[in-house]
Amino acid sequence: MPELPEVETVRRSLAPHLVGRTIATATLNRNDMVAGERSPHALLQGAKIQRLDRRGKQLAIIARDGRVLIVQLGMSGQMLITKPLDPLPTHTHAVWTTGKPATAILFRDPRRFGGLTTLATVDQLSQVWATLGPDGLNITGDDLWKVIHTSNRPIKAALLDQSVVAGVGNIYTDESLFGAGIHPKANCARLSQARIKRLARSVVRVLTQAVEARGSTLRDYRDADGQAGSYVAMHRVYGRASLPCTVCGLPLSRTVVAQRTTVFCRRCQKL
DNA sequence: CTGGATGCCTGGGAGC
DNA sequence: TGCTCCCAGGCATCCA
Repeated sequence: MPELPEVETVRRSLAPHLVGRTIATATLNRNDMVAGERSPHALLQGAKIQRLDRRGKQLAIIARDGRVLIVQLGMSGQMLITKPLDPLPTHTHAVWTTGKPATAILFRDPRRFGGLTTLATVDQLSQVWATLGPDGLNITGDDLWKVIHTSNRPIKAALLDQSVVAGVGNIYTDESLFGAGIHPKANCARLSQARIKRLARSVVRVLTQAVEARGSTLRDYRDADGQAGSYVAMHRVYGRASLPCTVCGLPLSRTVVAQRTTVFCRRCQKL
């Protein structure tokens, strides 16, 4: 579900409900959704929230005293604002409440590919995020070239690797490669530095526009206020197999790269 | 070390 | 209506 634009939209929609507020209660319905300490305290009970940060697809809720909760939405995860007495939707794994105005924040994730990680210090967050590549909104051609120009993987596999670029998933990989005119199976090491620079610019452009559109809602994705994103209407390849290419009119091709469904234009994205 | 394949989960849609 | 099969936005882990 959520790639960088969706997680950024969740961050922005969640922040007004949390920043500056104190968590009154933190309750966990499933232990196996949490890595690290699982006490209410570790889950931010009693904490005053200072800010919400994001790196790639990871969202961090950071308390004044340094406690951190990392939220990963996986494929079907949601952070939802409700009222404390509203019935809980199915697959709600954790609930936080704040007072004035009384608010409940839910973490639900039907497929359970997502999860929460508790950390005691912001320093630990830096260590976790040091394993990720540069955030997709800031990736530069030099960054990208440095880490992939010796790799023998198909370029799509490299873009999906969170240690190369943080935040790009299956939708935005295909959209970025189309924007740069690069075939998803192109071998990294055979791409010129100029084409890799062009690809980095395409990644930034696609992600920026998708954030402006509040992300792509294929089916489940909603921001914290339950609002859908509208970027699907701007997809040029993802979900458009066999429909005409928006540039040349040729029916778009479907293939599999890195075990993921891949859509591209075989005329605009030559090997 | 690298890169490829597998498995974890639920739910929706297609086809019969 | 109901069954089976296939597919889905991610990622850790295992293997060659």
